[in-house]
Formats: sequence, structure tokens, C-alpha cells
Amino acid sequence: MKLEPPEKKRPPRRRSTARTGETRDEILTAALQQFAEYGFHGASLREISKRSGVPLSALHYHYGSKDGLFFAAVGQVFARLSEARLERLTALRRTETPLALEQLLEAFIRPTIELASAPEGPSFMRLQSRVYAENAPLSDQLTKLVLDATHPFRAALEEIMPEVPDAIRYRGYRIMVSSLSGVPVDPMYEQLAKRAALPRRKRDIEALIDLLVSYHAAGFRSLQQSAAAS
Amino acid sequence: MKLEPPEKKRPPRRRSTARTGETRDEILTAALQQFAEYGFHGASLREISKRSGVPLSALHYHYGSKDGLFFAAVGQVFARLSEARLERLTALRRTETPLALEQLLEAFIRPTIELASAPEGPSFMRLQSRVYAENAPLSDQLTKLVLDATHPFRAALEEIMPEVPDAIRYRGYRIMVSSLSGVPVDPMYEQLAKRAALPRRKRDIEALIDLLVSYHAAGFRSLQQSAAAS
DNA sequence: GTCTATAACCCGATAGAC
DNA sequence: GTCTATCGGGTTATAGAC
Repeated sequence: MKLEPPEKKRPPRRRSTARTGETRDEILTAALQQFAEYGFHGASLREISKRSGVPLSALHYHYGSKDGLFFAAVGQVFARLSEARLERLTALRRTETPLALEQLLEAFIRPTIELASAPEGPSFMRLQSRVYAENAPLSDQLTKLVLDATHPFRAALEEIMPEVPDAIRYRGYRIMVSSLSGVPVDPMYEQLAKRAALPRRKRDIEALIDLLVSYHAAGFRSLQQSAAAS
Repeated sequence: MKLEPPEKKRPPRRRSTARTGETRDEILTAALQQFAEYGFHGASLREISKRSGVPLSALHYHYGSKDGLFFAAVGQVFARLSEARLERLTALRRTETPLALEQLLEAFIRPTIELASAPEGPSFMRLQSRVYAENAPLSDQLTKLVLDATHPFRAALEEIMPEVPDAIRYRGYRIMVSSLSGVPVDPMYEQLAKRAALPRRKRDIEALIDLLVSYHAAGFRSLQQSAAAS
């Protein structure tokens, strides 16, 4: 079916000579999309090569292997998110004493939704939700990477509700995180509500953040009440 | 749901000659494990063949294709879950008037956790969380299948809080569902709390169900309050 | 219905010219 | 650093004997 005659299609544009950084970025962008769309196993280096216009062997040259490329792509996403979250948490620590639950949650949630609303956002989000499901040999490393980056938030949560046992607070934390990777890009929601799961208008983005913050703040408070009652 | 064509109950004989239904079940069990472990693309029919002791070509004979086998395996899981949930909802409708939020949530959540706690449960849960991330050409069909099966719950939710706009109620519903596929089998939680994400002792299972019910009940009530305030 | 053998294809990785 | 061509091994799917 795909009999491609030996049509010599010389690349209309440049490609050749230097600019290593730019090539690496082009690879990473295409890789991100493909991994997000098809998962680790489903994505193919050949397709990434085609989409980025970078020859297959260059992928190996720059990132060594499929694992290496995946880790680079995912790591970049997490690094960006963690940076934005930490920035907000640090700002909070300077102005707020003590920390308020809603503001802590917003510091965590807002960067997720805002990043997701950027042009490349949907890819980011799908990739993120995939990572938790993929169990390539990489997933242990990724788990550690994510846990390290999010540690300050769990510590802050403990400050706010020290009376809630660790195991239970962690449950709440994971409920919240699951909802962040699941909710923003959600085909089921889109079909239900007949609108994009991830809003584009500034006003709707704020509304979604508010919704998530108040939902989870209420959830966490219910954990506090249970702890107090026992 | 059209799950079983003709069921032939032939006498007990070991591998070779007849017993179609049993062979199909063995295939399905192995397929479930492999798809859960490696995802759609990562799983291979050869490995499923080896694990089940059924020759590769028999997989195609019985299920036609990898897609067909995947759909059969996933469909079976969803059918089981939906059945258990609907049973509880129906029982609720007979005894409760009007429906209480906590009881509705429990009717939805309990079968998930109980199924997850069965021996094959972890496979089920991983498979479920994968399905939402996989976007094989199958995902549209699966989305429709799941939405149809869960419709009575969203309808009941609307009865309980008709004043909350659909789009917002759906957000809450998806937050809850995401937390169910993400939380039970959660390597991050296991690493954090240094204990299994999915408890095995009856008492701990009940505690997890209670936690999820009260967390999400509080979340939904916060949506009600926001709706009332505007 | 069961099973072996193999077709047809796609993958990740690499060699080597430029 | 860039690119072509190819290797070796994996995959799904099928043909055909029993």
C-alpha cells in the first residue's frame, strides 16, 4: 500500500552545517509530541525523525538511544513544571505566615494548568499522564525525579496539617496530583461537556484553577476532620 | 455487551482438541496481565501466547487481531466493574429517597477498590489507568463504552445537585474518576508511604474507601457552594 | 480447532562516506 | 555534525498440514 517510488526529494531547505542546539530542540519538540501521542512503545524514532526533519541517525547521535531521548523529553517537561511551582512556593513563603491551604494548592496547581494552556501544553499533559502509566525501566528514575522535585510541597502540606498521619496526607496528595494529570486533557470530559477539557480563554483558565483549588482544599479539610475525630 | 459467542462445554482434556471457552479464558487472562504491565504497544502477542500456553495463531483465530484481543480484555474488565456499580446504585434507588451524595459516591467507588483488592486486581487497575492514556484507534470506542456504562451515575449526580452547571459537575466527576484509576495502584504513593497503595486487609480497604468517599464528597460540596454563591 | 512455519513489515541501532 | 544505507531482530498476521 505504501509503495514509495524512489522519488529523490531533496530537502527544500537547509539542514546541514552546525547549529547543534537548534537541531536538538527540534528533535525534542517532535519527540515530545510523538511520545505524548503514542506512549513510549508506540512512538517510533523514524516518525520523530520525519516530523523533525532530522535524520534518524542524528537522533542517536544526540541522545544515544530511545531511552535517552525519552528521558530528555520528559525530564525537560518536569524541570519546567517544578521550576514554576517552586518559584511560587518560595514567593508564598516570603509573604505568608503561616501557609494557607488554598494558596499552597494554587501554587502547585496553577503552573500545571498554565503550562497546559500553552501551545505545546496538550502534549505536555498527555506525556505527563502517560509517564505515570508507562513502566519502562525508566519509570523508577522518573519516580525518584518527580518525588524529589515535589518534596517541598509535601513538606509544606505537613506544616499545614501535622495532625493528619503521613499515609493519609499522602493519599490526599496523590488524589490531587492524579486529578491534575488526568483532568486537563481528558477526552471523556470533552465528550461529556462538548467543550475542550483545557480552556483557552484567560477567564476560563482562572475558573478551572479556582475549581481545582477549592475542590481539593475541601477534600484535604475532610481528611483533617477525620483525623481530629479519631 | 456482546462478550460470549457460543460456549462449548466439551469434556476435560488437556491442551489440544476442543474446550474453546476455556482456551479463550486462558488467553484473556494472560492478555490482561500483559496489556496491564506493558500497555497496548508494549505487550506482544508472542508473550501472551507463551504465558497462556496457547499457540500464537490461536490468538488470531479467537480474537482476530491484537486490537480485537485488547478490546475483549478491556471490555471484560469494564463490564465487570459497571455491573457491580450498577447493582449498588439500583439497590440504593430502592432504599434511599432522595439519594445521598456519600452513598452515591460509595456505590461508585467501592466496587473499584474491592475489585482492585482481588488477586487479579492490580492488573485490572493498571489496565484501567492505561486505557485512559492509550489512544490507539480503539480509544474512541472505549470512551463511548465507558461513558454509556457510567451514565446512570452522572444522572444521579445531577439529581443531587441540579443547581451545579453540567460542565462543572462533569469536572468534579472526572476528578473523582481520575483519582480512582490513579490512586489504587500508585508507585509514587508506595514510595512515599512505604506501604502498598492497595491495602489487602479488610479494615484498611474500608478505610481507603471511606477516605475517598469523604474527600470527594467534600470536593463536590465545594462545587455546590460555588454554584450557590454565583 | 490446533499447531508449525513463515510471510511481510517495522523497529532501534550502527557503519561509514562526506 | 550530517546523512544514506543497511543490519539484525522484533512484531503482527497468515498459509496450510493435521
